[in-house]
Amino acid sequence: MTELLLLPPVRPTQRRMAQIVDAAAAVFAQKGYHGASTQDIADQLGMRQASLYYYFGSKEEALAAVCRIGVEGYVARARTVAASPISARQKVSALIRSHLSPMHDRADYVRVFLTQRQFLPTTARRRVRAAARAYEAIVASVIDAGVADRSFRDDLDSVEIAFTILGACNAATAWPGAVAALSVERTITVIDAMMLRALR
Amino acid sequence: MTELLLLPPVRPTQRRMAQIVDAAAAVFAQKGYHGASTQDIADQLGMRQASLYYYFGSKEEALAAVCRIGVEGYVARARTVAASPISARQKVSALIRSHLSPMHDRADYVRVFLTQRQFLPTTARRRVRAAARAYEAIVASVIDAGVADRSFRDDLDSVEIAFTILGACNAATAWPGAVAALSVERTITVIDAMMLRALR
DNA sequence: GCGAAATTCTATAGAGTTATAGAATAATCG
DNA sequence: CGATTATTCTATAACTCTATAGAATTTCGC
Repeated sequence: MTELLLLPPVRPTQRRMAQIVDAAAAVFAQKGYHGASTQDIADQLGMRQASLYYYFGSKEEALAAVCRIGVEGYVARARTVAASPISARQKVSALIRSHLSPMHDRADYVRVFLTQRQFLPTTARRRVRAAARAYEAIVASVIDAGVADRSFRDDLDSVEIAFTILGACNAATAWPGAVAALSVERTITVIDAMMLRALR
Repeated sequence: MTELLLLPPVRPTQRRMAQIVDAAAAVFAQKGYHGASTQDIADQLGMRQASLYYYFGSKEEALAAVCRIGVEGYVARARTVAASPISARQKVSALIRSHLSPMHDRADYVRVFLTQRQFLPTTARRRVRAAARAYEAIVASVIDAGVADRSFRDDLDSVEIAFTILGACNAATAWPGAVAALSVERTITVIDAMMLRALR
């Protein structure tokens, strides 16, 4: 237990804020942004609807907070993988794992990001789109490198390949029971096995 | 032009109904079911919001109509493919094509079905889920047959393979510019090439 | 324990939404 | 043409939703 004392202190406000965002993520994931009311989020927390506005200036801000957490780390992890001294094949495996791992502990956040980000206010949406493009470009560049060194087939466009791999991963986030601890690992295994062979 | 006279007559009412459903599909695809108002649909048609209720008893009915068109034919086509006297490999190709072809002329309907069917009223939702299960089972059975005759690898679960293939296809329906006539054919080519190799 | 700050509450304004009722207009058919 | 039917319109009831204002309560440092 003592090692917990070494962690940076989490202030009560932050903890409560995290609970609020967590409830928003769960409700948005379940009902969609427009299908969910602030009342629904409050119900989940056992608090009054208006009290949420102590934490957020608007419902859109809550969506932005959920999406931020849902997407955070993806580009950075992809960059790290792309820059690491491993084979193209291993990079694709690492990218698939890095893409699906957050489903372990942030399934609702990821799902909301994937399906509701279109409802973000304009500037946030633009930022998110830019990040998505950068992310896709990193994956495509890994494919390109694999094509260049003859690890991968060269008869398909690398961007389309990247889209197909990421699409398969994203679709898997909606599989029934995809959250269950073992399922995520299993999903990674299946997609990895299929995509590596598809690239040959 | 004379051959048009041989087509079954489309009554004006049916034609207008089709326009209404078309507008609903476009608006639901763009804004999501809950994000779209009946006013949005009416605007698209240049008519008054209340006039829509001459065609539908409720907004949910309009969603049901869109989803019905979005999903219609899938199970039947899959059954036909599965029963046809071709190799398992060719069946997978045919299934991918049959799955993505409707994007040519019914992109909005398909997208609404894929992303908004969760908002259908209970009974319609149940029916749809049953159809989806049947559809997945058909695809999985084709995979199984291919495994049995050694066309396909046997180290992965056929249901998970089916999910991955269908997931990649469904994700492709959201690709930017996926509607453009040539893009659908191109998408089919890419996914077909990758999945057939993934199954080896 | 006490005062200040943090948090939640009650109450409600104001806007938007679905759906209904019945009138008005347009199309169709003998 | 005139009557019947089909279609759209105006007007509005009833409801839900977001967000604000300010009071009440809880928490916390001292």
